[in-house]
Amino acid sequence: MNIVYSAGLIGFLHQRFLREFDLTPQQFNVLRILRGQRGAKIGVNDISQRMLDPTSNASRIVEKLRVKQLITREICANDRRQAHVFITPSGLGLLESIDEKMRASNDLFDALTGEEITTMNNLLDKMREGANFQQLHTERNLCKTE
Amino acid sequence: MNIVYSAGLIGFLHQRFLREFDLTPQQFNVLRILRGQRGAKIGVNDISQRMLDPTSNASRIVEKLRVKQLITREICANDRRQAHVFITPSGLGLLESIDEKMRASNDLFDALTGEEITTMNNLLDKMREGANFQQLHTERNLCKTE
DNA sequence: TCGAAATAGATGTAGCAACATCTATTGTAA
DNA sequence: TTACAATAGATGTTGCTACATCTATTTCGA
Repeated sequence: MNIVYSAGLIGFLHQRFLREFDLTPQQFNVLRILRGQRGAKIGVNDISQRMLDPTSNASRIVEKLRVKQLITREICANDRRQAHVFITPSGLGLLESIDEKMRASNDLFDALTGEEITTMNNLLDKMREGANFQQLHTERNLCKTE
Repeated sequence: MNIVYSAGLIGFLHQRFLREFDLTPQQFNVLRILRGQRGAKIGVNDISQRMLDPTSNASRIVEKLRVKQLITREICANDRRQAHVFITPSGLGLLESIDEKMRASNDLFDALTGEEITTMNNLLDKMREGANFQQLHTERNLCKTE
């Protein structure tokens, strides 16, 4: 249970942290996925499958970000079902300022030494890799943003 | 970011796991807080302050659990503002079957050795203790359920 | 005693997440 | 070609969360 509560705490702090930037964690996630594309085209479904919950609605998140002009969305000419999504300079700028604020204030990790953080990262990686993700309907690319 | 995404994954799996029991993570949290009381009386506000987001609405969660007959709720005779909340045998039974299912299937931790789990727990404790919780409006009892 | 402050909890509201379903377009085989 | 399946994404719906505000009761000081 310890890890579940810690996870809840981290998620809560993350959400509060992002509020200042008017982003939900999911919107932030999508923005980071798009930045990770480095200009390569990606469709809404591809985004969806890289998110935590692949059954969630990426298209509404994309629309929210588009209204904020953080991304653009272009109907693909070859296949008019598809829509390619790209991050805008404005979106990249927002991510950059978020990164900056994060570096300035990782409250949570001040308590840990660099070595401990490395250890934690390794354990988390091992845990995720070993986890049974059948229930997620996706085997790869989970949470990968770049 | 690794820990943020891991936290998201854990929260997601936790929520999916609890769905089978028709509980949200917050409802589960409240139930566990009540079990931890071992019969001692506790008010709605006390419950609220032990939850992750103390500004959240414990009273609605309590009401949901009451309708499911997992808890009872009595207006305090001495101070009619207060309502004391207790877990019912039915609620205890539900928690017990959840515990059982959890023991049977900790998918996430199968990948880690016992020693690694201990290490992770220690690191998480250290992290939480050192974290800056001013923003949480509460200093103690965070996430403590028993 | 009486009225303001404090306290306990309930409720109003907005937005988001999760799930299912729907439409539009494309692929494919008879 | 023409149905039918498959795919990409949009939308309907429900419930929960987060935040603010509201009511009821009690406390406390003038």
